[in-house]
Amino acid sequence: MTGEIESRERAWQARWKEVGLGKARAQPGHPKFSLVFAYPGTSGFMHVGHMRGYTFADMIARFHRMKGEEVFFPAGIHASGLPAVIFAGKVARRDPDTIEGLKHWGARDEDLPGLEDPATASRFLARTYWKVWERFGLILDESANVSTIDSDYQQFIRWQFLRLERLGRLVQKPYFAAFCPRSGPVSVDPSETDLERGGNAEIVAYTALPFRLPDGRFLLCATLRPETVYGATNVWVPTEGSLFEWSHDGRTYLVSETGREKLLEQVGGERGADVAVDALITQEVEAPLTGEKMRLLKSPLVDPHVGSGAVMSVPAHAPADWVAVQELEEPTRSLLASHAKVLLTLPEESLAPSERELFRGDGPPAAQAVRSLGVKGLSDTERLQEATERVYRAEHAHGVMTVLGHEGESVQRARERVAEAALARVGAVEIREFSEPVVCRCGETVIIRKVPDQWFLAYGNGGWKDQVRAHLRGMSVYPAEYRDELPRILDWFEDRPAVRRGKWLGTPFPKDPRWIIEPIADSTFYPAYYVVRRFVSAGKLKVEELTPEFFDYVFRGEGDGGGHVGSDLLEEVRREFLYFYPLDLNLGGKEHKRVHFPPFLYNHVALLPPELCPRGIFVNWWITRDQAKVSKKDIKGGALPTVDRALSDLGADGLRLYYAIASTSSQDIEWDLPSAERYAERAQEALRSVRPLLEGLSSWTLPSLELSTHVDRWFSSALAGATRRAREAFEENDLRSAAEVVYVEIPGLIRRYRAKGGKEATLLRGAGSLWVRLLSPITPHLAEEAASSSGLGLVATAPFPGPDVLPIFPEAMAREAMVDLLEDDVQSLLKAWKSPVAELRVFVASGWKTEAERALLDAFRGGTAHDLGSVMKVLRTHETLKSHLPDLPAWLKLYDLRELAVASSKRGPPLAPAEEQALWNESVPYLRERFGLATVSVLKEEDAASADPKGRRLRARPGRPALFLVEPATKGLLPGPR
RNA sequence: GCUGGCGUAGCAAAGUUUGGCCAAAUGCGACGGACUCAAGAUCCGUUCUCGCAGGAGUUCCCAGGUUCAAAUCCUGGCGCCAGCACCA
Repeated sequence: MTGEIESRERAWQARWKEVGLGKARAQPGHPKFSLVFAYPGTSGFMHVGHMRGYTFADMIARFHRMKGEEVFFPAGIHASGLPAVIFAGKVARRDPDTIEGLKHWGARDEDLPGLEDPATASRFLARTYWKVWERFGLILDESANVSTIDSDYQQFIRWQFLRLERLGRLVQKPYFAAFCPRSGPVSVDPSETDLERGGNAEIVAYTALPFRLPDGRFLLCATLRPETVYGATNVWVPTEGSLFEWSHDGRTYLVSETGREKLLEQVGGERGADVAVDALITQEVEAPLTGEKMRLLKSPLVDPHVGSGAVMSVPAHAPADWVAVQELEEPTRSLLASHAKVLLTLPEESLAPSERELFRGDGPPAAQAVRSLGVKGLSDTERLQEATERVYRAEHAHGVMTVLGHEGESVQRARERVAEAALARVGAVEIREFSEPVVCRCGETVIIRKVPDQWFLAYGNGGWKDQVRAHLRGMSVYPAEYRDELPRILDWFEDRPAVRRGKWLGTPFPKDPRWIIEPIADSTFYPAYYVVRRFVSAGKLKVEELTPEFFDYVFRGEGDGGGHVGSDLLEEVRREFLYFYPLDLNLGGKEHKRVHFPPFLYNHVALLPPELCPRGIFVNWWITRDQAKVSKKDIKGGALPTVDRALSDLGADGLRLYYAIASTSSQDIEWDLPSAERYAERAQEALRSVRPLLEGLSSWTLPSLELSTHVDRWFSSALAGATRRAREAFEENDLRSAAEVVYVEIPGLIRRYRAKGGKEATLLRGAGSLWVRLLSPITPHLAEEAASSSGLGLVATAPFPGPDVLPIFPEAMAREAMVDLLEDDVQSLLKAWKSPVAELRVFVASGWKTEAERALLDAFRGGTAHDLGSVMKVLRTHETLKSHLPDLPAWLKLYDLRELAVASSKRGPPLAPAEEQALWNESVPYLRERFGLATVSVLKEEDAASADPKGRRLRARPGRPALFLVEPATKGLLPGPR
């Protein structure tokens, strides 16, 4: 069966292509819908996880196409950056998985050497992506297909950056970058593409405080907690070796050798002589800011490779210092311990219970933590580290300073102020350091180097940011969580490096071609370029004609286009751009929330007027496996099925339905083959159910129908309602709700219609006509398949059913709801009733109850009634109810008055008893069938006394009849009317 | 660290913004039944506990609180997950 599905799907894909479904035409005046998905980087082969977002885009595109809009749905390839370089590297070393993948996609042995070239590998991968998209039924505009390493795209990027620079959106300032002394710039990230280890390292900035030696030189102590200088009791120096002179800004400092190298890279300055530690040890130093004198002491605590090679000792707040002091010999130990000065308080109420546990007993915080955790000594590194981290964190989060000059200040604030003061006034310097060792692939230790003239995109610029905020207010962002989050992301969005010097694919920076434009920066404004690319693909525009002047005119309407392109063509390109822009929707995975979408918005608002800026963003979550992100780089031996495998097992439609319905788009789906199979099966069921309904149809226009029976009227109304809800869900890009209506609710309605005896063929054909079109956006192949034997033509181009496709009969809906209610009542009776049932008697409420209920509702609506007493008072005055006064209290007990007070306004008037009786009579066959009852009788309350030995009939309310079940063996009790 | 998300019956997942018709939709699974030579599909029933009259009890991570009324609001706690840090 599966092979058959696959070949049919391919046939329909070919058909769509044949009729040019994807090719968008600019038709000024005609509504259009432009959308893109964040184009993929070329890092490896696609698997079913990636396809979720792409098929969502296609579903949305198909919906809009069926609504009659001109849909522009292009796609491209983001080849920039490192991924293709890495992939080519895998080819070069003949990585088995990579080679297997390549062979699978048709590479031959003789192609492999060529694929060692990143650009070639990237183009190869790009072709596989397009094939996969096609196999999932995406209808893309191929004429806009572009890769970011194509020369025309690079012309576009050059223009974009020149333009941004002229608009003042690029700024130059110093930057600290990871740098391998042998291999050059590297990127520090967990994928460790450049690295041997240390991918999770972050750059932390130490403040190195100068402690003055008697001879005027300074000992540099690097710290992350400069505010604790007020509690320093001594300075630790290495147990052996030397310190080294480093001169900068007129001062001479002593630091470790590696510390000096860092400072030379990051700050500048000059080397000087070296000094043995032993030659210094007898001297006292003067602490910065406080002026306190203190001793130098040797300690194994000092790692010359970290920081500056000396550290200040703050025993009150640093567990390691506290322990180190305890291990000193007397009398130094007691002396220093007694000087350990507590600098801050930790307000009890702000601490978490676990923190309160940590800080108890006597002594300064560090001593408390050391005791609580049972730190044995300096060699007990594990516990010591935990103590350090927890003290550090608690004090940072909750600490309030008590030191003179900083009283009442938060530790966070004090830290900033002290650091600033130290840098400005006493010659402190900043040292940047990785939080863990970072080692390059080449084996060299990666360092941090200052880049003095790095180019940034000035995303932190307040004015630019405000422009983005202002535009964002008018945009549609899905899901709502992201809409709310985006402004907060903008709050902290900062300037972003725009170029880099490294070995990766991308466009040279036009201001200085030694730099290559950073991959995220070259993928922000690209949806605009798709329009131009169509002309390049068609051979109408040449690469060299794509000058800055040309783009200025096409995108911004500025200047005359530079004269290289004929004015007719120039105008045509401009017209197409103005037709297809603004972009209506940009779709991307959740990983783009903070990386791609904000720059995408920034660059648009910088380059285009507001009316041409994007209108929508859609974020989708992932297909995951074992709670780990599954992405191209993670795929290892069948973590997820390959695309081919999944397609042949489930079919494209099966997968598409699974993507849409298994979870909301804003939630990850953990890949689960059995449930994917079930949805695939459900898709096939839909095909089997809808196909017979379409026989003989040759037009999408529904015939006008004479619907006289309730069941027909109800079915018509219910279908119309479902259609409306499906359409609204698609409108809101709520694919899961749409899928639920289309694949669960509608087949349920059809089944129920038949169970109720519905058989109006024209109406059923109408249902089929609606349903097959509703099926098309999510499962397009099977929709075509279903319609193929009718005379309807392609479903993909059929009009999407509007809100008024079928007549709605409110009273039929209301009646159906009443029957539902009765059905529920009967069911709950039968549930509690264990013996066999011969007959169900339905007692319709007397006419006076109808009157009474009307009066009751009026009273509540009018506010004259609110409790039992007032209700009685009101009802007593009614002429018609006079004769039933004694019955009123029992009747009122049937109602929940409190609820009526809330809901009275929503309730319609009750049905007249005769009408109600007719309705129940009509439902008799259904109820008999439904509950397997031999007899169902409908009786009026007032003349059923003899048929109601237990007095159940008194429970009857308008619209809610009383019920009585009769046992078969009950003899003598049945002199009833029937 | 910064920024988000999540915790609902066997599983998945609505409901939470706007408290009440919520024992809590829907789907799946499971069990029982009808149909069938049989399977699938379909249909019916059950799926927190109790109940031979339409009901009662105990539930929506935990503990408090607000309220006539809490899955929903507030406070605190526990647990899980994700994104980001020049990575596309």
